[in-house]
Amino acid sequence: MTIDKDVQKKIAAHPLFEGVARSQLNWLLNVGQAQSLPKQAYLYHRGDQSGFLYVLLTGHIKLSVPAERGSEKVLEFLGPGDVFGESALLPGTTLIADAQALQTCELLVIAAADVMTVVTRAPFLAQKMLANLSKRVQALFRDMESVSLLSAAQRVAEYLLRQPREGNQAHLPYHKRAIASKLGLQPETFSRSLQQLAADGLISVRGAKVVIHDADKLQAMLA
Amino acid sequence: MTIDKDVQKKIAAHPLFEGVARSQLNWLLNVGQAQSLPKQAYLYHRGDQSGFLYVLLTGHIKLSVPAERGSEKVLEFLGPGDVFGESALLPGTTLIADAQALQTCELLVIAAADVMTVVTRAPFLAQKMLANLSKRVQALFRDMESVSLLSAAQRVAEYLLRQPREGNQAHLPYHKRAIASKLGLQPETFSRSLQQLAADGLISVRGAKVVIHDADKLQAMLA
DNA sequence: CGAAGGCTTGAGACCGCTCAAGACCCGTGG
DNA sequence: CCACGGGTCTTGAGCGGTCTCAAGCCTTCG
Repeated sequence: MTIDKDVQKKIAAHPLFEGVARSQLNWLLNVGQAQSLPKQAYLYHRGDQSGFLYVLLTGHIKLSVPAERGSEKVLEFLGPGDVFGESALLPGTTLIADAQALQTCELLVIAAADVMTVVTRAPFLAQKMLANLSKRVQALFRDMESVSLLSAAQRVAEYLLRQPREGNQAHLPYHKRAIASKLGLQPETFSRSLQQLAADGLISVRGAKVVIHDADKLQAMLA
Repeated sequence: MTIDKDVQKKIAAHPLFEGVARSQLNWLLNVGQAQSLPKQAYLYHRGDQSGFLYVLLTGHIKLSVPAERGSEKVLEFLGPGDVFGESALLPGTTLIADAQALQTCELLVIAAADVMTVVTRAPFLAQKMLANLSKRVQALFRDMESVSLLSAAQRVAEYLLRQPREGNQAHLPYHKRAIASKLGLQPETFSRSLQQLAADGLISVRGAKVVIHDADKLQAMLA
């Protein structure tokens, strides 16, 4: 199994592999496979046995678990550079979540059996993986903390403050329903919290555009 | 900085390093340091800059964040073999939780600057670290799922089913207050949930001893 | 025996959830 | 260009599970 020439180039040019020796990179391209995933498609489902470790090169992916009545709980949004499918590293376990592409995605796929080899032959990638998994643990810690300690409005405020802003305007990157779920809220509660913050003069909402009028007060809400 | 002879032996004999070549092990013992942590002591605090990665050899550690009124939110209980202090791998970040020893603990300490070297020289450990971090991500996923989707009694039932049993008796390994916090509950609610399960005839509680009368019905509660 | 800490029990309040309906947004096709 | 339709989001009303506050109990340890 080899990878298309142009896809190889795309991978080699990827920021994730900046400063990596060409020899290591070439070797990695032989071991790994590239995979493209169209918008809305599922990469895997909860309960599958994967056997593969994934590195997300482009696009965004949503990890979630099904809940009652066709609903779902969003566990994590993944972006470029994130490493996932970690069950592959744990013998005897199955995947714990669904992985769905939010946009068209490019992935690097590594067979579980090759992971040990990758660690020895491409330690740079091993270290990136360690750093990335650490980042994810930290993010999950933050989430647990928010869900347990903050009110609905506080969680929304915290989320808004974490979004990238152009000027004082932020853009909600996913459906409100999905963001609400990630924050551990019902869509109705998320909506009401946004209205609340708007009524207090801290923000203005129009669709997915949110204008942050007073970031300091938003921040102060979290105390 | 070297390590006591007997501590070296203890580390070498540790299950975590089973099947590791003596040369790698010796090298590791030069890079890493052993640290002992008495019961109740804090290894670090939220906000500290650590610069160290820790491998827990013996004992249990509690990761938590302070909450209002001298209370705290327990994020994770760690046991032997767990790797933590992961902020060390992420430049520019500080530790996100407090780490407190629940019993006397033995740790292997690795300076962040040496991690890359460890990955190249002791890939076995790098792989264990990857696997362990993956396990932690999975555990956090499960926790998020429970907190978001399950009622208080369901969370307690799930927790009880996960505890090791001798016969049909389980033992709550930490203070009920701490377990409650880990489950995202107030101590009062945890207590009431246990009473509820007892009233339904599924368990009996006496102090930290819990007898599971009907594991199947407990399991069925989670649907 | 007394004190301290952890746990339990009770009563009441509140936040977020549920259910239901209506409004908005946007792509599609006439 | 406009009307339509599906999906998404908002708004309203009422309910209920969990939290809060407060007191009492039990165990442990000095």
